[in-house]
Amino acid sequence: MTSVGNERNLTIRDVAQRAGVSISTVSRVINGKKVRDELQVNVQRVLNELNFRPSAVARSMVRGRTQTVGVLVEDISSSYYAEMIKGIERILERTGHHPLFKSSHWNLQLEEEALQVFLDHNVDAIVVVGGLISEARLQDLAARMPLVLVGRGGVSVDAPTINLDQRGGAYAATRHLIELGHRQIVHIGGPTTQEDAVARRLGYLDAMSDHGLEVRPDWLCEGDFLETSAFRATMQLIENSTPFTAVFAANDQMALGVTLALHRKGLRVSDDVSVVGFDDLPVSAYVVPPLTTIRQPAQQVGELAAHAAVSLMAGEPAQLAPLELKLIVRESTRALRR
Amino acid sequence: MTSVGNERNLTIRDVAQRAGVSISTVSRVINGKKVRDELQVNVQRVLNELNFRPSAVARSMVRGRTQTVGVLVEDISSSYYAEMIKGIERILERTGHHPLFKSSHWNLQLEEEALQVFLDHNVDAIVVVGGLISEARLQDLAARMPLVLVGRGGVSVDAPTINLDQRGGAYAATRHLIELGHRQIVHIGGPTTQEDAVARRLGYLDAMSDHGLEVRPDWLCEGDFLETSAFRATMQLIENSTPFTAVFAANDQMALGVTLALHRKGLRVSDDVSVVGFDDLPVSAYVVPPLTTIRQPAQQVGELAAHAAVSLMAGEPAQLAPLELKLIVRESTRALRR
DNA sequence: ATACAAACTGAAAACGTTTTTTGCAAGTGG
DNA sequence: CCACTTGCAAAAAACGTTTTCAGTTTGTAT
Repeated sequence: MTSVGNERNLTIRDVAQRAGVSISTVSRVINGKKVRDELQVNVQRVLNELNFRPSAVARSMVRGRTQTVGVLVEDISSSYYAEMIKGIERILERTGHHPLFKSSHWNLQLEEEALQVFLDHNVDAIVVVGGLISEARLQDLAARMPLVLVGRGGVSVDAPTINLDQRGGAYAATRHLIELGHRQIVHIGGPTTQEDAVARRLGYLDAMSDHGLEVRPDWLCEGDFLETSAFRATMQLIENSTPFTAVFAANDQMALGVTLALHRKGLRVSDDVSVVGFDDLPVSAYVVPPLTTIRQPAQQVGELAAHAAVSLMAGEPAQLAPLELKLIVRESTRALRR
Repeated sequence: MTSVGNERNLTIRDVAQRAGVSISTVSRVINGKKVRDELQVNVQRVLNELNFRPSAVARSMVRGRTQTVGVLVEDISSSYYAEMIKGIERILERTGHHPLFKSSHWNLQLEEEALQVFLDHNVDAIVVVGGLISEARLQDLAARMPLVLVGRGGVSVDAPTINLDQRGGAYAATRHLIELGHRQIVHIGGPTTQEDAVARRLGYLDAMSDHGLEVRPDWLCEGDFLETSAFRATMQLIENSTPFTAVFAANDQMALGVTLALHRKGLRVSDDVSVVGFDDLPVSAYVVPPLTTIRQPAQQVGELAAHAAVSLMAGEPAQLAPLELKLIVRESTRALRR
């Protein structure tokens, strides 16, 4: 039985000795460069026997590249980012790169530290998803190494940027409700510090005003993208007897909060109040009733970002296929009964 | 305005030159070792001016340690693992270690490759969560470096292992239903290749037999831990007119699938059929009706695993506080009306 | 056979640190 | 005043590779 893995920190030198050649030759065999056939097979045999694997660290040292890509997101464990990460994993796996994930938890300092870690570890490229890092800092970074930006709509940084039309998506969500006959539509938004959240609110306002609908101030609520905040906001709304027949929540998690609040107050989703979310989390198709929402192709975003990073690392320009948001109509919305 | 980050691949040598000292002295200052005060401040000044940060790669090379921990899970983007990862992140962040996450997607070969990557990159410790890797291989690994196992109930490997009593949890879930008066209880299990899935099924069977209840063969369904499989199974059950008043699903995702199927068939959860899940995902408290489930303290598991890894790296024995599963009663279960 | 190119191998340098060793100056005890 | 520590900084070795450079062998054409 051959034990798997390098026995105990073998080096290329051990291999060389055992094969009776120089370390250069071993290196060449490992890297598939031309070597006399006889030596080639001999060294290869020893390589297999010892189950030798060259140290990635030493390699990185001399090559100046590490085959790693730093990926900075707000929160690895949040469904939306998790989906994106899946896409990134899938692509990088193929190209032999290794993603290094860090969460910044909506905290600028943590974000900066994570970037520093990436730099210290000499990653070959960085993918920044959202976040609070300043434009100047990003520009600085982009000038020095491959950088891909995701969901940073406004910035004018010299780096490939992947953006989805959040405002348009929100517009479509709101219009859907309007077309169903709703006039009294509440919007529960995300934190105004987040770009996406404000874009979605703008989309909501656009749609309302385009259709000649007045927006009552108390229809504009601010949440934090988590269920509880939307739950509370909705409870308030009902307790204040604010009139509304539909809710557009800025993400699916908050839409769930809304749904639960309605349930608690004895109202039924879609029969009494229509609800639209945003994101299309994997779970959204399975809640009761299945949630009408705007699908963000999170995995594809991740794949696209990874592809862009790979291109950049290869010295090629990144080409970005445009990605679309799409309204997914399920059962949480229905025509207003009158 | 000082630009952030190393200008362009500065080395310790540049610092030394600019400060008029040897590189050894710079190294000592960086590492906080004793140096004449005058030099210390001088070097420190240059260090700040240049915004110098030593190369982690070079450091790893010579120190033989990388400050990284390999973490192998089935699927980063699956809620349960994502929660665990959050716990791991939190702890390792404090100790200055960096987690390197890999997903194996329930595939032995990918799993082996991920381990190989960890080894190649010379991680200081490895955390293996679940998975199919053979016991022998794990033992091999444990002998060579700090290894922490999570959710590998059966193995007798010389490494700290964190396990939750899956069988007991399933027993509690089932007993809860029985105590509510249910007699006809369906179990939708996970894939039998997974340890946790079989343990949960055993717990269900234990509880049934302990209470003198016969289990009809068609009450034992096998799913794949995803919503759809449970949805299909439940639809089948109803279409076959299999009698049941309650369902114990082996995880929350499948419980959602069950719920949706019931909804589709015009049955209402808790009024007509009680449903219990397993995991207590963040979302489970917010679905309608909120799901009764067995809480797995995923974040705590992650924290515990990380702590264990840190101890091991420090050469100390890991101490494992036992973690408990807990029945969380919400609104998806209620006493059988008769 | 001889000169020269081609093909390949081994020695050595390099990557950027930390750590060990060496060297020097100042301090201390007799 | 000498021998001997002590304290500290510089020089050098080491980490495990890849790559450059020089040297050796082999082959080929004259």
